[in-house]
Amino acid sequence: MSTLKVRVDKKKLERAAYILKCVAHPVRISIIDLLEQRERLTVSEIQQVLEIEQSLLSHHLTNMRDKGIVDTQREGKRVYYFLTDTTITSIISCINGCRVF
Amino acid sequence: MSTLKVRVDKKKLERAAYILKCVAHPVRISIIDLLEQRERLTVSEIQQVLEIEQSLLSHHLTNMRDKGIVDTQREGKRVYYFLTDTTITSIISCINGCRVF
DNA sequence: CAAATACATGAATTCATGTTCATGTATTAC
DNA sequence: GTAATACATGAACATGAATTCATGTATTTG
Repeated sequence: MSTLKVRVDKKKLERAAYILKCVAHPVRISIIDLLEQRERLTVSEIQQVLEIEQSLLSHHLTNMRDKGIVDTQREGKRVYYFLTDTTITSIISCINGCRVF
Repeated sequence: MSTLKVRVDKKKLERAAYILKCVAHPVRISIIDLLEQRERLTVSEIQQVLEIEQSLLSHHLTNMRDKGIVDTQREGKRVYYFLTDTTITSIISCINGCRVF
């Protein structure tokens, strides 16, 4: 019987949980899905698709930005959001692939 | 400009968020990782590896079971836990693959 | 410079989650 | 049957997350 142990180190586990917790919300999953389709989007563009309050959306985006999932670039009065690492969209494949979801 | 919309339906989004929220915890990610290595494990076996309180572990396991991530089979006084859908381990690949994590 | 547009922030509220501790139940061993 | 082992449960507490509302800031436009 070979020894059993967690193969992900503690720091990475905590980071992973931290990021996953952020992803684990319908609005934020939707944002990731939209940014997979469009490269970058303004707050208003996302708002039009999701049909939620501007302030609520802003909170969600700030949240994702704080965690490094998205980043921003301002252009005039608009702020564009984009995925910092597009491989995070593999989570959506995961969701579409696993029966449990 | 083609129309932009969320490609995951609302029900699935909510289900996905619900499951991800459960996965998004260091202890529970660890449990998934262990069950990827071993097929099935008793509570005590998991407890020895994770070094957390029996009761806390039991709460986490019950949580995961309620969400359909794991299931159990009793054998005498031991209860074996196993993954209901091993493809959920692809989330761990995801974690190991994405820079953001 | 005043108004409008686009977005951010912060406080307040509500609700959900994580953890501990004490106790309960099932099964086996003596 | 009593004790020990293996696990579950529930209440209590602490913490954190989601949402709303009111207000603030940056940029452009007239």
